[in-house]
Amino acid sequence: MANSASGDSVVDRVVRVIEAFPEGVTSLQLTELADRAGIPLSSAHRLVRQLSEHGLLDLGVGGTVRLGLRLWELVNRNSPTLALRQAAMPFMEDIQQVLNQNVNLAVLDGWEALFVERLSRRGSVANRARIAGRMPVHISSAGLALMSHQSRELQAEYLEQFQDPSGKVTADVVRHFLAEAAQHGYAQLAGVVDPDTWGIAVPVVNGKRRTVAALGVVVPLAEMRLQALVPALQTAARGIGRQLGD
Amino acid sequence: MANSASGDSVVDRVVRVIEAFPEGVTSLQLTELADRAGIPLSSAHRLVRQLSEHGLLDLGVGGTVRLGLRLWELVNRNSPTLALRQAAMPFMEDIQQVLNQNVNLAVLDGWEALFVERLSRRGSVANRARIAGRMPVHISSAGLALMSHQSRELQAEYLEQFQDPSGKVTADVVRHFLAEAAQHGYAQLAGVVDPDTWGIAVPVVNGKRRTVAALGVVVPLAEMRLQALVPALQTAARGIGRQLGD
DNA sequence: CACGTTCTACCATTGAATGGAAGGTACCGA
DNA sequence: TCGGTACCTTCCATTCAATGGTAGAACGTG
Repeated sequence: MANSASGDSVVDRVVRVIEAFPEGVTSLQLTELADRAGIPLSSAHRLVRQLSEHGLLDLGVGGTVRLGLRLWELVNRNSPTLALRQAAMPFMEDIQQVLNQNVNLAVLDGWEALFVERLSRRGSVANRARIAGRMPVHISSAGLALMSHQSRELQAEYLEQFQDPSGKVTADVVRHFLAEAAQHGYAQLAGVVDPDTWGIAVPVVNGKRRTVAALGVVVPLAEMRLQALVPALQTAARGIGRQLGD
Repeated sequence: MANSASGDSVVDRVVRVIEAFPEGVTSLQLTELADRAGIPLSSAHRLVRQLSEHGLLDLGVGGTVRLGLRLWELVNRNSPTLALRQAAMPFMEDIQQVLNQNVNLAVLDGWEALFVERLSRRGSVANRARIAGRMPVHISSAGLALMSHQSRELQAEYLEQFQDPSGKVTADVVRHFLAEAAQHGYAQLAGVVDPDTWGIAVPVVNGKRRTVAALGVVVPLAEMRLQALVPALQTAARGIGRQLGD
C-alpha cells in the first residue's frame, strides 16, 4: 500500500469526489461521499479537507460536504459558455416576451445536448428541463438541431455508434430526423418528459459558419404554431450568431 | 527536487490551475497558464492533460486550455446555491415584471457579497453586475443587507478587521450603515459602478430565521421610489424564504 | 533558412500521499 | 445509566506516483 492501492492518481480522486454528487444533490455525508467515490474514508477525509481549505469544497462541522461557493464562482466567471450565454441572453428574453414560452439554449457535448441557459415561461409552475441538464441527441429538438448541422464526418460517426437503450428508435429513424432538420433549418419533436408538449429548436451559427448552439422553445401542443415560432427563433438565432463573431 | 520543489501538493496545483483564469477569460495558452499558476511547464502540461481527460478542463490542439463543459455541468447541477436559486427565480421574475428593473440575488461569502443570480431590466443594454461577481460588503446594498442581519459576533468581527483600501470609508460609517439597514429592514446605497443608479436590497430569511441571501434591485436615480420598491422586494423575499424551508 | 517560441515526451529520483488502526464524539434504544 | 453503533478525525511508517530538467518536434517569423 502506498500512493493509492487502487492505482489512481490524486487527480482521478479529485474528479471522482466532485462527480460523486448525484444530480441535484448539494450535500453529502463524508462517509457516503467516500463510498460513492470509492476512496478509503481516511483518504477521502484528507482530500476533502484540503479541497475545502481552498474553497473548492465546503466541509461542514458534522462531516457534511458541499461544493464550494468559490468553485461555483470560478467556473461561472470563466465558463467556456460565458460568451455564448451573454450573447444569447437578450435574444432569449425577446423570445420569452414575444412568444411567452419556455426558452432554452443548448450546446453539443458528446452525443448529448447540454442545456446551458433557460428562461421559464411566465407563470409556469414547474420548470422541468433544468439548467445544466442533458438530453440525448435523438430525443431532443435541440440535440437534433445541433447534430443536423455538424460535419458529415461527425454525423456519420454519431449514427455509426447510435443505439437506443430502449430499442424504440433505430439509426435510420434518426438519420431521417437529421435530414429533415438539416433541410428545414429547424428541428421539432414531441416532448419526452411531457407528451403534451413539443420542442422546436434552430441552430445558432457563429461567424465561422460553425453551429455552436441550438436555441429552442418548449410549447404546449395546443399552442404549437410552427409558422409563428420558427421565424421568431431563426431571427433570434441569427442575432445571437452575429453577436458571437469568431 | 521531487514531489513539488515548491512544496505544494497536487491539490494545491489543481486549485491554482483553475484559479489561474482571470475574471471573464475563458481560454489560456498552456505556457501562460503554467506561468500564472506558478507551475513548471512540464508539470503543468501533465496536470492539464490529466484533468482534460476527465473533462474538468479542455486541452485544445494548440495548447489552448479552457474550463471543461463537464466541470460547468457538475458545478451547476450540484451547486450549493441551487435550492436558493430555484426558490428565488419565480419571485425574481415577478419583481422584474412588476418593477421592470435589474434584479439580483446575492449570498455572503467572507466579507463580500457574491451574486448568484441576476435578471436584467428589459431593454437594458449593458448588464454590468455580472453573475458570479463579487462586491465588498460596505459598498453594495446587497452586502449591507446581508451583513446587517448576521449575528452580533460576525458583525463585530467584520467591523474589527474592516479597512477601506481607498480610505474613503471608516468602520464607524459602515457601522452606521449596518445599524440603519438592520433597523429599516432594507439597505440602500448609491451605485458604485454608475453614480446615477441606486441599489436597494432586502434580506432573505429561511425557516431557521437565518439570513441566507439578499434580494435587490438596481434602479436609475430618477426612478428611485422607495415606497414602491421596498414593499415589493420584502414581499418577494418572504416568498423566497417560505419556499426555502430549513 | 536560421531562430525563437511553444507544445509534447521521457525517465531517474525522492518525498508526498496513502490507509489501517486507534482515539473521539454523538446518538440511540434497552 | 450504560453498552452499542455509526459517524468523524488524527496519527505515522511505508512506498510508489509525481516531479521537472532535458531534449525533441512543430510551428511561425523575420
